[in-house]
Amino acid sequence: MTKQKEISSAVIARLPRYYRYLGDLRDNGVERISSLELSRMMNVTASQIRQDFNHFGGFGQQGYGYNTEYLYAEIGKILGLDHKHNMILVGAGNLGSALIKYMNFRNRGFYFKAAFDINEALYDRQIAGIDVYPMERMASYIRDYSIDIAVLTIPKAQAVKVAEVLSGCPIKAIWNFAHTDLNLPGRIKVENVHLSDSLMRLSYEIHRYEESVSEQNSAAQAEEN
Amino acid sequence: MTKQKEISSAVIARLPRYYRYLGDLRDNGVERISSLELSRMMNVTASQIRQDFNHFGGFGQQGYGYNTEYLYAEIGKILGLDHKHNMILVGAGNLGSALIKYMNFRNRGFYFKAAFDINEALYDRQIAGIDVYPMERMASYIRDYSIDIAVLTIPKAQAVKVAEVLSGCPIKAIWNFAHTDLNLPGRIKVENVHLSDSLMRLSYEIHRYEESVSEQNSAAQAEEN
DNA sequence: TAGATTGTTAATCGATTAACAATC
DNA sequence: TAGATTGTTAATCGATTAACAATC
Repeated sequence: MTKQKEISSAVIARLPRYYRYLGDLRDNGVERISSLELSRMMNVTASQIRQDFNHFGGFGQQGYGYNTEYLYAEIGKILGLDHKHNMILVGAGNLGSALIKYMNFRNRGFYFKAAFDINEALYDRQIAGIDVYPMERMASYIRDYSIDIAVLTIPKAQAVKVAEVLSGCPIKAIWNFAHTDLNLPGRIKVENVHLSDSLMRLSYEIHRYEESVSEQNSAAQAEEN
Repeated sequence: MTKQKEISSAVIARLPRYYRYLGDLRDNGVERISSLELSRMMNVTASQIRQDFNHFGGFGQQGYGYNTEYLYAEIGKILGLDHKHNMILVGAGNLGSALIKYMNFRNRGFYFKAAFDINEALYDRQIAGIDVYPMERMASYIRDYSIDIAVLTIPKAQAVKVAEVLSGCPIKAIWNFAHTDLNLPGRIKVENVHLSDSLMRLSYEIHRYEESVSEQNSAAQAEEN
């Protein structure tokens, strides 16, 4: 009974960043790296790095450190990057089109196979070689072409309806750019990219900073009196 | 000495979601809401909701709950949404253009004032009414038009150089879509949107799920023998 | 007043950091 | 072997949840 010991999402969230740094190191011909060196580069503790990696079984060697190439490959496997993924775009607007044209996903094995939209004007066009079909064909397309991931770049009103259709499809995950929460059966994983939430967090930081500055100023002023 | 008691980023990260739910409630004419009702809608604990709000001083009333309109406005203020923000786009490619065309930011008071790119072909065009200028003009533009936020949608190689230029500009924050970490003086806040990191996390979830399913299957098979 | 629900303190849980024995 | 650095356990820190007195 190899009960999966449920790795915390905080750990998973850090993996892509490790992967990026290790890829860069490898590209620069660095063969080995210690948790201490990596910790300095990444601005985290060496302890955290070792703890994180040990969730998946040790990848290092005492007295040596980690082999860059090997560790890079292993983290890639943990992230499922040794598999190819078929994706569809749902909503062929500006953001969706930009995602299709962004070739870095393809380089990592994530392939857009088709796009779907309610706008008829798009059906005779292609986006970077990808055909655009009517929404009605989505469900059957998913079945016929074994699609893993649906990328939702549609307004929130439509997103809820589309999510309902997708609940009944043999899809594995939804990458959700619509500004709403989707509720789907547990077998369908959802990752949200809420751009306006991100912008609001930045806005908070801007004003929090200003507050602390003006506080310092008034404190300094009080000092003077 | 009103020492700012440094609110944890976990709390801040949740604020935009509260804001969204409260906006929806308000739009639906709901006047009041209790932490318990809201907790059920949002799938979090009522305790967390009350703790979160109390970091900023209580917004509710015993025996009544929270006034939807008021709480919505207060969270907006905490997030700095009562201020207007001037933004520039750095990198007028597909993703950048899509962001300019996405009008929801404007509705929240975030205005794109100009775009900058190294591609000369873009200088005589506009993107949704926004002019595109040569990169060299960026620094002076920031000064002249009191820009708050630079939105970076450029390849990682360029991003590091641009970040260096921006370190010397009176900018308050960077919204970074480039797939690299930027290091900047503390006065400039950075919020990263690493799309490929997000996609990798989704990929992890897909395969983690499949593993646990195949484990169940082999467990069931073992049972049969 | 009685009922409801907050604001807040205390208890629990989980994640991060520190420390060090194991071992290459 | 001696030195380095991991893997891992224990200590600390912080965040979440539970509980309940305050109060509308």
